Amino acid sequence: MPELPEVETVRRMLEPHVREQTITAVTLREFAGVLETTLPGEPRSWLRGRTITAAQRRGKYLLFPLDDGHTMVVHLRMTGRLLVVAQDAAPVRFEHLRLHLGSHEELRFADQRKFGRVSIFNAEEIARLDARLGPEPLDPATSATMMHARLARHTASIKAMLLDQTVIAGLGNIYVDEVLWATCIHPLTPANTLSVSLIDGLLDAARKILASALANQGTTFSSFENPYGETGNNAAFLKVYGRTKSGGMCERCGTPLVRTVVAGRGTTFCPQCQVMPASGHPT
DNA sequence: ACACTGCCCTGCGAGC
DNA sequence: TGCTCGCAGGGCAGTG
Repeated sequence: MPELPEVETVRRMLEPHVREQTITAVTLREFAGVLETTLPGEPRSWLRGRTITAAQRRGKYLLFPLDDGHTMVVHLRMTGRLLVVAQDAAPVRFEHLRLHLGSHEELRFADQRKFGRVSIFNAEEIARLDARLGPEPLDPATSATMMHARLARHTASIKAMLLDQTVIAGLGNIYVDEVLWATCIHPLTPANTLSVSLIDGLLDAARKILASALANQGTTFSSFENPYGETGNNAAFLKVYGRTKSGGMCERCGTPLVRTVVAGRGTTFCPQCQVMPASGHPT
């Protein structure tokens, strides 16, 4: 499941291959519906002949601004992959889209589960997306005070709120569980009962966990691959996610980890050290 | 406005 | 051994 560290890993590796490259041809393969736009006409026509000017990231979205003011937006969802390969390399499995570049390399989008999308947005749609998404956890301007204010009107669980991309952008199921374990916060804690200092600790833990995962080039749990088809190295460092199957124990207290469902997602936590804050009242 | 559920999709592992 | 079934989850539509 590509989350912020995985998407940023893809962006960094892709950037030197796509920046200032002209898309000379566009080929749709297994699932043509992968490429979509609200712009009129054939979606491919908005890419053909355009030059990619940069590779950016916002939350879990990859943004490739084009020289005509539009932006190619890629979301990998669960199993999407963006690959850089030599021209005319053998097709990869579940390959849906090929962009032929002036460099004679190809940018390919593959996705086993067809959840991922490649969209062409105009400037207004990009502005709307940016406005809808919450702040970036790694942006120094994102503060505990700001997050406290955002969470103040939400009675839903802190886990649901951290997964909500309009609250904070870039966290997914793996890193939310890791952050909550690191800060000893129970995933079902109502978001509006967390004090500023607890949220400060939460933000701090999120930054450390995301930065460390990024240094390890992301977590490969099932299918994540970088643009060169390599897996990430961060899975070995996870403290809770995916660790119940092997009878995982909490590294802090030795208690067996518990698996439940919170916010409709598989959730792993330590029942001993992840507790609701004692204060228990909205602040 | 907010909270919550179900849907999309398919490889894989559990269970019989 | 071979089959079926249910799980995995990001984002969004629909409901209350």
